[in-house]
Amino acid sequence: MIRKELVAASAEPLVLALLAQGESYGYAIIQEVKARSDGKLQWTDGMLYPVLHRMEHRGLIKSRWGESETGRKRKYYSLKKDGKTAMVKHHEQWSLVHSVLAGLKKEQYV
Amino acid sequence: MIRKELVAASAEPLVLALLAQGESYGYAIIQEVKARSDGKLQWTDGMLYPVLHRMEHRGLIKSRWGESETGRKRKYYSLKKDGKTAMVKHHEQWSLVHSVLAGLKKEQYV
DNA sequence: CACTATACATAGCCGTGATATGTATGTCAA
DNA sequence: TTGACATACATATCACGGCTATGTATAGTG
Repeated sequence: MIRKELVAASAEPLVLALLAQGESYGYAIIQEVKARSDGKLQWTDGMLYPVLHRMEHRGLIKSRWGESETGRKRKYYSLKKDGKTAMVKHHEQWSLVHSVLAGLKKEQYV
Repeated sequence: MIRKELVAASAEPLVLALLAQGESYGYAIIQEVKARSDGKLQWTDGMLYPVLHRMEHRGLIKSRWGESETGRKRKYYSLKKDGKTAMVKHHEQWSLVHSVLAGLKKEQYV
């Protein structure tokens, strides 16, 4: 299981990056993240839906109600302009921290 | 300023990686992190000391009181065996999330 | 007809950074 | 001498966010 803090730090960047590929909905996002992480990132719906609501409230993403092929209701989310900006900033910050960590790790073998 | 969640996710991994280079103390760790991140990661003492106390309580690191060249008291921290194990696990988790994010980012340009 | 997967939502608990505050000492310039 | 600043550690309060549990509803399957 991935640490809570790491989940918190990666949730918004991952959602933004996923939605940058095209609109999606809660349940599918959970499955997609699980698949892309080889089953290591197992998000719960109780965690993701508040994340989506917050991001929509902050204007990063927008939603529309739609229906699946079977007639089931789905809430589709898609990126807004501010979301794309946020995605870039998240990536910059993530890269920075990653480089510091990677640099330290590399020095361990010198 | 780096997002709070990212700070939380990277604090323990960074402290462990730094102490893997040799023992250090609170104030120096703050300076070192700031220097290695080009001033982007500006940890506060009110954040770091509780982190160190928690890690010591959990048996990841140990401390000893020492003195600087000028006679000022310092609390030096060093890695314990469990800390090295935790460092490896942190790195694995971090790498996993990073690869998922990097994979998504790469696809944006395909 | 029961079970599982799909699909969304929220309430309460707990951990953690941010901020503010407190204590203490060494250095350096006015 | 005095004031400012850096060094050095510590903790209390607050706000935020994931985790867990719970609730509602429907489609597909054995």
